[in-house]
Amino acid sequence: MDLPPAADAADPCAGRVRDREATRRRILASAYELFTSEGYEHVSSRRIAAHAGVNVALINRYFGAKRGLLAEVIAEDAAFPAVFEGDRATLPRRIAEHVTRRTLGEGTPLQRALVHSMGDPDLQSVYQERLQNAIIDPLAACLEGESAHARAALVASLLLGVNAVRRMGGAGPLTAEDPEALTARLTRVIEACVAEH
Amino acid sequence: MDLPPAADAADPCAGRVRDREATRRRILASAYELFTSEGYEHVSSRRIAAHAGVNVALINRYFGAKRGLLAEVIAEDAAFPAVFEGDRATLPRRIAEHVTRRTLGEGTPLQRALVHSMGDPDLQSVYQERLQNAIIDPLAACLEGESAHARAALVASLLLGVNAVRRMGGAGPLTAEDPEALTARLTRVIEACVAEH
DNA sequence: CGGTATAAGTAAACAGTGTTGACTTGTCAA
DNA sequence: TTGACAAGTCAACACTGTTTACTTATACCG
Repeated sequence: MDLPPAADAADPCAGRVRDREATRRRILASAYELFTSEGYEHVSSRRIAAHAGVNVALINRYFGAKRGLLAEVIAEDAAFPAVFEGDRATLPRRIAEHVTRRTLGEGTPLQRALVHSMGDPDLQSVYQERLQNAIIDPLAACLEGESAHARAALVASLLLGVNAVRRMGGAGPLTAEDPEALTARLTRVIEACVAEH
Repeated sequence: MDLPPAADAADPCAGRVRDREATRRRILASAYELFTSEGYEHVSSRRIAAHAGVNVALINRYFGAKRGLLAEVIAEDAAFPAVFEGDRATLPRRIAEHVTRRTLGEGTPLQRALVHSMGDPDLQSVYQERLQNAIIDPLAACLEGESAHARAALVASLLLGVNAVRRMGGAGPLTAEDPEALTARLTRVIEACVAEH
């Protein structure tokens, strides 16, 4: 667990050239790897720096603070899967399948990181923006009628909640059910979330 | 914000009698007040001790660790409101009203603390137990048919998610909607969660 | 080519955290 | 009155994120 640096991209040649962008990327890559595998608040700045083979102070130089590093890691991640694109009629079903896959499987590394450190007030703005851009806004764009954003936010809540419950270890009941039955139920729940009337 | 101790129950008489239980309660009361108003990880052990007019080391003596203190605070809190008791037919509506009240209002102090520090792996077991005992189990007891626990867990996810989204600042869209419309929609969503077929 | 401005990188310190072990001191029973 | 044992204290430990002043390498320009 605490093997020395082991830096992934640390070229053996001790004398590295000074390359701002390369260093930035190195830090970012290490942060991604560590945040997603162990969670934001259980990975220290110094560990990220060591893993990247870089001085601690550079994290703050390049990213302002540790929080900024997470923000960038999140921003780098691809947008929410393209479940929103496609036929409106089957949208709830597609989202439900996505959730089931996530609930039963591992989820993307980033989602793990998100739930790991959800609730940290420092990160509130980071997550808020991400939630809006990656889920609520694109989903609302798919919906017609009034209060599309409210309906989309409801779906986002469900996604987040299921993820959180799973992460908190309360997923036993959820995973116990037959996957297909769970998907079917989720589809109806999501339909209720986005229904127009 | 950082007035000195101000200890609520700190009797002026300097020489306090040594009373294990009283000291424990004092710590617990301070922890409750601070955790619920500022969140678990933003209140330090030393601050709790100072607020209680007590030595820091006593926290660990009496509660093992800071985490144990939170566990006790949570356990002390009354069970989830009695929304689960009553007519099965109106259960979804009652839950929905409860959520709306919470979403628009402040929520109980404890709920604030819960979301504040949700996701902290240290606290996983604490929250998991609480989730099971306070929401999933009692709700499942109200439901008939198969996989009652899975259906209850789904409702719990929704509750948690809505709370989390609100706490993350993404509640704008949710609160924008007419409260009554939101409650009605939530009722239908929860009905879909707990539906038997 | 040599010198220098500027940026990249470094080291050490700061104030804070949770936690621990050895210590003192009050209280109550013999 | 005197022990014993619990309650309470203190100072230290190993960490955390962050900042400051510093050194050093690079690239440009005369």
